[in-house]
Amino acid sequence: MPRQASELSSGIAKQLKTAEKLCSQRGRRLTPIRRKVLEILLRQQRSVKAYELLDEIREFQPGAAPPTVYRALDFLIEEGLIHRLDAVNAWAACMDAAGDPHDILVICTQCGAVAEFSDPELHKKLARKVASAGFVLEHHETELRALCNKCHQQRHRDGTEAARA
Amino acid sequence: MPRQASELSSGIAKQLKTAEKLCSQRGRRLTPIRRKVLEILLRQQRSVKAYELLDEIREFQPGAAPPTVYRALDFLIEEGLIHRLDAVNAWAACMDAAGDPHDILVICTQCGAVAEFSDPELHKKLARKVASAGFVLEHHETELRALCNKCHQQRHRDGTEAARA
DNA sequence: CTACCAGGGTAATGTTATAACATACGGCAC
DNA sequence: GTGCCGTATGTTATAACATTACCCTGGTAG
Repeated sequence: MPRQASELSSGIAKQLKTAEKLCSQRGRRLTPIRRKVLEILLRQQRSVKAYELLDEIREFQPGAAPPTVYRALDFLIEEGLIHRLDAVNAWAACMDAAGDPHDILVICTQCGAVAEFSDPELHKKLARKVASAGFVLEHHETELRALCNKCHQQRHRDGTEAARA
Repeated sequence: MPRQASELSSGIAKQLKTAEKLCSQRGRRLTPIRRKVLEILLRQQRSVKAYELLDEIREFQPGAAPPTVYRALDFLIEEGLIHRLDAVNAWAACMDAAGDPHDILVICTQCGAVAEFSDPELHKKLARKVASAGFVLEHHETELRALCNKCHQQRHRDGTEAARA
């Protein structure tokens, strides 16, 4: 276990405990594979691609194949423990699985960082907009593609460098 | 040419003409392949998958391969003539390429129907939300996954039928 | 003329996701 | 304990979506 991460690790331990409690309350099993996938996502604190996850769980479970990962991800989605990010074809832990459901997710398309929000007011505005077009919003988080400040500054630097060159 | 579609077809003819004008103004060429891909998307009036497009243009250009389609799509995106819908991995014509840029797209995840909006007010609200998380919104349409009324009603029917069974 | 370059053909490969079938394992009725 | 059942996982193959790399052609600027 990384030594500098005591605070972080205990946070993850707590989140895993919460996840286990939520599952058992619902009569569902957080098996070792499912738990491991959730743990990786909690540790990364960003969105991760399915095949990256596959590489990581193979260190723990050498026989793992694509369905191993996808089945675990499907389970975790059903339990509301992770988000599936359609906008970037990736997956991220829900950092607050026991709290209110999130309705807006902001994703850095560069580094995968994710911010989660509950904003019923804004969500309602979006739903009305959708309704005005004769549609019904899916029960699904609204995903916003963005750049985190770090990646944004980096891109700006690269841009000015490119312009100078 | 379908006989019932005279009004529609003339609309498409007009849109193609506009597209050609926009391209030539910018010194870019709307080649036959690019034009055909745009025409298919204009006709469908919904989001279409890349390999569906590939099947369709093969009737017109039997040698077409995946890069044929993707190159045409990239060109049309650069010219603002179509939208790339990350939320469903598909592509749709912009029905108003000469007008204001759209900032919100609503997509039926069932049938692919698309509605396009310009709503600077709502867009600004989203941008502020994103900024409050320390992110910068990408210059990119915000995509909202939804069901059109038709698909929504159909799903509801299916649901009640399943419940009866 | 020739050197360039945009557009496109072709093959191979990378990436994401699922189908289909086989096996393991725990709980429970008997 | 034995047999059965349901859940979870293993295994193989493939579908579906997207990109890379390389080359060829025809038009045109110098």
